[in-house]
Amino acid sequence: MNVTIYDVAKKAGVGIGTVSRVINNSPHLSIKTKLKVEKVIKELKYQPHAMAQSLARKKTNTVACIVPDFTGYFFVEMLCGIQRECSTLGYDLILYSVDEIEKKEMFLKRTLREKKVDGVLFLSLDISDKEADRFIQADFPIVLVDSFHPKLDSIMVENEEGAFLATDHLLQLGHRKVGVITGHLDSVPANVRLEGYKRALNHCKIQLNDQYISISSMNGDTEERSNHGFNKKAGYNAMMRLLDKNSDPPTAVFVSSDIQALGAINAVMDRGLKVPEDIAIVGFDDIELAAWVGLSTMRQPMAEMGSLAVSRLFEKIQQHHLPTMNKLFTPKLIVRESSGDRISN
Amino acid sequence: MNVTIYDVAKKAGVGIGTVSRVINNSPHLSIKTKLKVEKVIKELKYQPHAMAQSLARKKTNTVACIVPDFTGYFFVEMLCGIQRECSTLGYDLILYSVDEIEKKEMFLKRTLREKKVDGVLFLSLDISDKEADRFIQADFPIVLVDSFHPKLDSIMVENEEGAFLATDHLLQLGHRKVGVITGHLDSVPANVRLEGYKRALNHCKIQLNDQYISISSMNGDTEERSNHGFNKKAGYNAMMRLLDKNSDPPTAVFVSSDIQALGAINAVMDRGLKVPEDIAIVGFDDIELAAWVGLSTMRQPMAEMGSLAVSRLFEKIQQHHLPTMNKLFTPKLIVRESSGDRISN
DNA sequence: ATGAAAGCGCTAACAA
DNA sequence: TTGTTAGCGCTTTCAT
Repeated sequence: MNVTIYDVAKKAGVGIGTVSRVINNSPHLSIKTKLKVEKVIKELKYQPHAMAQSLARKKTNTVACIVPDFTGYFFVEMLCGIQRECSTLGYDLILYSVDEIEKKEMFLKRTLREKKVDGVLFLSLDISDKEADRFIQADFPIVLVDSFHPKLDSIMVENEEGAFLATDHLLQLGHRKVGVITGHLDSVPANVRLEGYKRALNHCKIQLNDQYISISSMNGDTEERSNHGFNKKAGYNAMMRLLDKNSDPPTAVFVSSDIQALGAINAVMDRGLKVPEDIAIVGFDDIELAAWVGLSTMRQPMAEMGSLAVSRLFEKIQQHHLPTMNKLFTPKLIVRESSGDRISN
Repeated sequence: MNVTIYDVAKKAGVGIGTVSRVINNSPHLSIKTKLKVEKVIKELKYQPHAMAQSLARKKTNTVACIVPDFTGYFFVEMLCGIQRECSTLGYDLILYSVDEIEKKEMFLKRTLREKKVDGVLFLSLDISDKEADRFIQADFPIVLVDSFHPKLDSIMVENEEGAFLATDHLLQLGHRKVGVITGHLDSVPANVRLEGYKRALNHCKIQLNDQYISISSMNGDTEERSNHGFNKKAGYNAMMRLLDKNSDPPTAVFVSSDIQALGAINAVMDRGLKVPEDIAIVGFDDIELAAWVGLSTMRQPMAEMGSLAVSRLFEKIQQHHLPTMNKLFTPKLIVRESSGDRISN
């Protein structure tokens, strides 16, 4: 079969322990044998068997990243940061995509017990107390990104403040009829961004109008329900509802994710209206597409969040029992065409 | 520590062999013991240790996917198909991103010998004869996507024909001064697409003009050189050269990837010109962004190619020594605004 | 049908 | 400094 540590040991005339020490850069080695063994390793093109190493070391050098439906550009950009950091830290990255919510728990359970990875990154997925406790009890490294649990490490943006700033931007432009589109309220960010919207209106002493609040439907098809309603189709339909069910529709809408905003823009155009003249729009995330379509939005440093998540996970793998950390990034308003620079009516 | 097969065996009052048989659905088992063991497994929340299984079975249930710089939307869409198919086949997906070309060989070598995965997907990366031979000799499953090697399985689109059709589309619109932008010529697709362009001109009896051929510079910075010049910056600069170095610049350009086309469009705009009025553009790939910016392009069924690659890899893992397969998809012309529906000058 | 035992290829503790 | 050996947790003969 394949060349093993025994082959190397035999050919080099040493014990397998010595070969192992060479592989692992053990300090206590005579330079002479070290060189000798290294030579044989080269000759035989020996490479340690990863699985055998993992089993013996109880360490896999691999981390898992669980994402909901990784079609989303939001995740792609985050994955860039994650991938890069994994690479520099010498970790392999296993990607799990959870299309059906039911699978989420299954993934978590497997990850936890199967011992295939040293740690888990959990993107934009809510974790129940029960699940969180399992990780804590097992002392298994996990860090949440764009999600939160009091007992676990997490990295996110200030969603409430971001939503506030986005809405406020619209208000500052003179809009008084400002609507909001957000994802399913069982998603923390969707919820919190809605709160930010409300606070902004409040701050300007504008009466809240329920008709101007459009939440992604949970009754749509699989596509529309995917990703807590943070998808194009949900955005489209949410905007349609805003437009059709109001005799006096909003002149501006804060959409709580860029991807929904793209759908919303399509809806506006399909109704023969214009962005920003008829409806001004501000999104959230600043995915790459946003720049292309001129979407004003709140920028999240996605790649940075991703790489921070990995390095934090790395720390936790190295030394367990760190105090739980909750890192918050502040989103930044990026003004483009979609919000308009003045109010038109 | 964790609950092992021994714990289950002891509690169930059977041998570990029996537990193993239960786990693996062995046929020769009395229904009675099977039930008994399964009950204990549930009680103890036992889950087989993935690494130990891999080691014993000589099978990891994991495949690797090596991509060049996975920032690209092209890869993202392909990865969607790959991820989905892996999921249905029960495989885990390890993602390697090769930012520096030198790393490519290292990855291949490691993958091959480390035995961490059962097979490899190789996206848009050329493989040398030497490397290919290694895989063949080791009888290690590999399939290339958007790349080709005579001795290995591969999945790609008809690049030459696609480029021909794209260029021909421009020609049909009446353009006579048609340029081309392509990636580094050491990349097979870049090369072949250039050939398609030439054939189209030939077919219309149009004299080839070297000034109208703009190949991504290999002297740029890291970003511009990344991904064989199939990136935005390279496209931008290539278009700039076309515009600035010709006293009589082309009125239409076939850009051999959408991502370059986006850069090219930016360049056109930065020169105060318009697409398609001044310069008509057709891209290649049909990444999601293309629809948003109204880019005419040749559609590659990326997700489909990805999922086919995985299922083929799966076949090869199951039964080795299959005859090498080379699947070709035909790209399809998608007409949007960027090509213009008539010539303006 | 089932238990015992020999690996799978490596690491790490223990001797020497 | 180095060799030996006992695991790591499982699969898979080989008996029974």
